[in-house]
Amino acid sequence: MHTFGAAELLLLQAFLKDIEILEINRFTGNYMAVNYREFQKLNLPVIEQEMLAKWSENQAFEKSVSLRNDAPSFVFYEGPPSANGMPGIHHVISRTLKDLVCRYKTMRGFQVNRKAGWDTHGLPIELGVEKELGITKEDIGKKITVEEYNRKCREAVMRYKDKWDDLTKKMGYWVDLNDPYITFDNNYIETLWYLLSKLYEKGLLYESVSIQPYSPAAGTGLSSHELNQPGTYKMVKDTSAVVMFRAVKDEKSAFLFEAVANAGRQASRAELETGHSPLAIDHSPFFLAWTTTPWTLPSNLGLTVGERITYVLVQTFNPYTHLPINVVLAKDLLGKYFKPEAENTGFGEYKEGDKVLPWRILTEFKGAEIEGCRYEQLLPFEANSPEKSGGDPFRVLLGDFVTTEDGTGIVHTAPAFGADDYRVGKKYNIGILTMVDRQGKFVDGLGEFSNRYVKNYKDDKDYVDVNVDICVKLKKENRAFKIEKYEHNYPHCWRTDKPVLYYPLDAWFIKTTALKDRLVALNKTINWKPRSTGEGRFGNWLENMVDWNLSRSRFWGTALPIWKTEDGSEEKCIGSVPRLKEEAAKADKTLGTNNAKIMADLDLHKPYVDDIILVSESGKPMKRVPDLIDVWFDSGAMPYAQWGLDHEKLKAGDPYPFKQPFNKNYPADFIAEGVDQTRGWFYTLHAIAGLLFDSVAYKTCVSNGLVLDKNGNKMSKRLGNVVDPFKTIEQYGADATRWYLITNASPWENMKFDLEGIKEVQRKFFGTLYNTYQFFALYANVDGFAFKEAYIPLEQRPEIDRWILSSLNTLIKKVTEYMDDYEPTQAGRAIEEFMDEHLSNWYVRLCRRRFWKGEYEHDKVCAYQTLYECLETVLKLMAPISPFFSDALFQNLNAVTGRHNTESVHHADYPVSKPAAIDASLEERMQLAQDISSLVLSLRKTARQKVRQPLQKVLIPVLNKHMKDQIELVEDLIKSEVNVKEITYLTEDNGFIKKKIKPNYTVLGKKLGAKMKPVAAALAEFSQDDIAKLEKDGSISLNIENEPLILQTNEVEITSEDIPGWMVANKDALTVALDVTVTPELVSEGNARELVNRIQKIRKDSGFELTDRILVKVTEHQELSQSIAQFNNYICAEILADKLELVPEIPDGTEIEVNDIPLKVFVTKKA
RNA sequence: AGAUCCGUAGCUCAGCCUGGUUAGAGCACUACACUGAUAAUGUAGGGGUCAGCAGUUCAAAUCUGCUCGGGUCUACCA
Repeated sequence: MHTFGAAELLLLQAFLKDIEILEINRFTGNYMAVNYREFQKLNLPVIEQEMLAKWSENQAFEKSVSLRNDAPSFVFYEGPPSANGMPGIHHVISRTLKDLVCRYKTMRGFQVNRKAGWDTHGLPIELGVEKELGITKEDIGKKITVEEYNRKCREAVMRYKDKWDDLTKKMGYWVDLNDPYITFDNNYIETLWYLLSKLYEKGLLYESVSIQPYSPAAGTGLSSHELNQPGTYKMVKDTSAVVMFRAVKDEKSAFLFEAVANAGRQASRAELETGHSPLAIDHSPFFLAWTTTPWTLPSNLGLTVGERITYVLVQTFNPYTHLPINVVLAKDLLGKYFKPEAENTGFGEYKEGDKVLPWRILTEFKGAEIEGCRYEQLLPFEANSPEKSGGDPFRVLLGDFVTTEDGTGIVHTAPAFGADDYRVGKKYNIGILTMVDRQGKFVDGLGEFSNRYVKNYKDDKDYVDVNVDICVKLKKENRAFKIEKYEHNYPHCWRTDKPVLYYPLDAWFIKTTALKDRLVALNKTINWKPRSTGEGRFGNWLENMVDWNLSRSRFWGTALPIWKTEDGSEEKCIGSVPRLKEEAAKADKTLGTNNAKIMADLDLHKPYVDDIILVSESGKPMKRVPDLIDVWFDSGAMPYAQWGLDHEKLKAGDPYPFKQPFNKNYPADFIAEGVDQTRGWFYTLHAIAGLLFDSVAYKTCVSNGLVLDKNGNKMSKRLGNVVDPFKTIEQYGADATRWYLITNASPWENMKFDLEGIKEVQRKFFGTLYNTYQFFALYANVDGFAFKEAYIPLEQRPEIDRWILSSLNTLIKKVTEYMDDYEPTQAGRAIEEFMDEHLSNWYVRLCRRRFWKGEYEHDKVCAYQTLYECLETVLKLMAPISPFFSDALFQNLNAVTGRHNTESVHHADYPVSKPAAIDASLEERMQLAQDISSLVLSLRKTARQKVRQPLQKVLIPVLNKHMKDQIELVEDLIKSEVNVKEITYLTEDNGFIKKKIKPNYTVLGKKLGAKMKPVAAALAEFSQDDIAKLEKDGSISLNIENEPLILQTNEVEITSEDIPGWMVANKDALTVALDVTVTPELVSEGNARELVNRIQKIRKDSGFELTDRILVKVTEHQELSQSIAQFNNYICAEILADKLELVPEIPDGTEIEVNDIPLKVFVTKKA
């Protein structure tokens, strides 16, 4: 079947509409139309379909780039989405933002390359495949080979690519989908390897341990994503223990021992006699620490306290051994262990079996004061001797994670089994002890606990909880203060249902902290929108940066290119495919491996890369470390990897060995994504660029907020409040959707998405634009206006034309500034305001007659040229935000006039504001005219005088000459707009006006300060004479609180308030009074106008053409005959009548009413 | 737990940086008008303890602090 091209369509439409096509546009090669296309009704989706067809036929996007081949480039990076999920409406906002900036910069004369990209690795893809196949991670390598599994992943990755492409197209997002970068591509991965090898060479890539959730039953680490599965956190009852760590006496702890000794000296006789003295048996202070995992106690190496937390040393008894003891804990937590009424009592009487423990505070101090105190190891065995820890353990440390919500305010710290513990332990170098193996049981050399499982991982019926046994031992040894069952929420492995351990696992890190200061400094050069994201969220993140843990134990992702010998003594980091080939061949030669087979059809994924064996310098075989890397490295490396590695440059030692056009495309001028990417893509881009190239990756970063539903809830499938972007665009059009998303709120604010809002935009903005265009097209087609006449200089145009063009140029200036500042919301709102307030509701409304009255001569041409220029300019201004409708109308205009040498508005240059066209004074007086008109209309309303009834005069008090001059210049406009015969100006000297005075607070406030109030009161008392005197002399003297004070005129504001005896209205300093007296003369004229209106209606109802001449007969009526006779010429001119006759009787005329007078009219078209 | 953004009319948002005396606009609602742009437009009306509390100041929606509510991010989640 034949499909029509755009030009053909245009031709066809023209035929259908009986429009003749005359010539071919000398620029575009398209047929030029004689008439502007008129629409039947506004249907944005249909127009968008047409535009899409046209764009694709003319390769409009490609041309928008290639036309700027010699232009400077504006660099944009596309953040890669993952195509394994459906796109949502929130994607539309960030993509609109990206698109409009790129389109804008293109129109501003830059070349903007836009390479699309796909994020293809990562856990969501693995999980999707597992769900689809009904398998779990455990089955990989058993029920399914890694090879098959990864093939499935590769297939699944692009599952919704078609949908994404479709949305991209339909929403009008111009990005190059034909040549995207794909993160699973070998060339892409190779570049990642290169970057990793560079980090390795710089010593910024290292292996260490990290504490991760680990499932001993499944023998695997868990991601926090897995930990966030529903049902993993369960309430369980565990044996918790508050245990006692015995302080060692040294300089730091001396004050504690001293406090105990002091108490001993003051002990009562009873205490001494019962052996309950604080000095009895063991007088050492003990640190109390709480744990819900007693199995971690053999691995304890530190005690962490809060620097600013207040601690107390308390004398009391051990509830199990009943021995007198002295313990340290947080003051806030005393209530958990001691009863208030037992304080300072009963020490002498305490005996075994007493429920209530006597207690007294011996001293009080801050956590900071016990930093560095040493204590004895709680459970010393052969396996956990201090030397084995590799550090200097058993000290009191400071940590900011300590709270006084639970426990004792002193945290038992086992670096192996907690992320916080590990971090603080590392800071103080207390070493690490891992007394539990990967099966979840204690190691050898722990006495009676050796080889016992710390939880029941083997479903042993006879399992005895080792935690309980540890507690029993501690009780016996006077080292337990409180043992109880404690119910808490604890994570479980979602596969085995067994409790998770936090366990130290080997991992590879990027040493981002090494260059933290540089990264912080570079960040300060980035233009963040909004500023707070960069300074606050991102800045803080950089300040508190930790090293980047790259390792992931997964299957589908970028492999870490590091090979190690079995003993770990030698390793190699491979930075390119040629290097890998070289090394692989070497191994084949020396070790007799069969790498060649794998290399022949190389895939840099598992399992293939894992099968490659390399050879070390000393001739030992090396295997790849099994880790994959964090997918965020994939996307953060896109500035380089999107182009790939250039082997020639690499050989030549180029510091940027990437394929062209890398050099022209680094760093980015602009990126934009959701604010959730702050710690994601924004960070990884920044980190890689900073670490490897000492550069920013992007100069401007716009972060957009979330799209919520109309009630402010997050959109989720579960709630069923997800907005389908396809349906939205289909129903309301991409333009209206885009315009709504951009103008409703600043992009970085969360937006409540409401379809009603799109409807409003459609009606209000696009409807007005459409009406204005239709209005223009209607008359321009009648008059044959095609901008053939020379451009009429501004000074030869009427005031109102100069005004709208001045406003237009002011608008261009504003919009350009906003767009340059990445404030599209402000730009869009400014365009809306111009379109509505200025162009449609003032210029067009006031100028309507100019388009349909009179001959085609100077004034009419002025009107056409002016309106045309306004329309054309607005279309260009709005084109980046709503690309379809603007282009459609632009092309319709250009098809007739051929003013632009471009096929599309998107190939045109953005308008440039002409300062010479801007006349601030003119804009000011037109604002006055609008305000005055509005006030008069308001008065008419109150006086019940309709606008068609002419009135005699308006009074306007003028405060100064400037104001009078300004209003006089727009007097005619006001008079015709409000249908009033004359304007009279009242000046101060005719004493007609009542004036009002009030302080100019801004000026006076600074001068007077506290005296403001009495002065304001004094001014309120001013008489008209006082005000007059002040105005005449320029100053006046007051007596305020018995002190003289001189006021200048510039320190007060004087406005006219009232005109006694007149009907007045105010707005700011403007006051207007209306004479509402209706004389017989005025009534007569009003009648004539009313009659015109009725006959116009008849013309319209009869379906006459605009230009048809008519003949009119009207029945005689005594009250009206006078009017009709007097205004006969006027009436005929208005209604295009050749003749208006008064006749006694019309048998079959139309019945009408003119100001309540019934009449019959007979209208016929002149043959 | 920390960080950050937001809270103004029934709804969507201005105003806040740079404090100034009646806190605005659009939508919606009601009434009236206008009508050769008409699925448009004008005028009028009701509608607000500017989230709350405290402080600074002659003066606070605006500056400061705290609290409450909502969102997001981070704690190896893509």
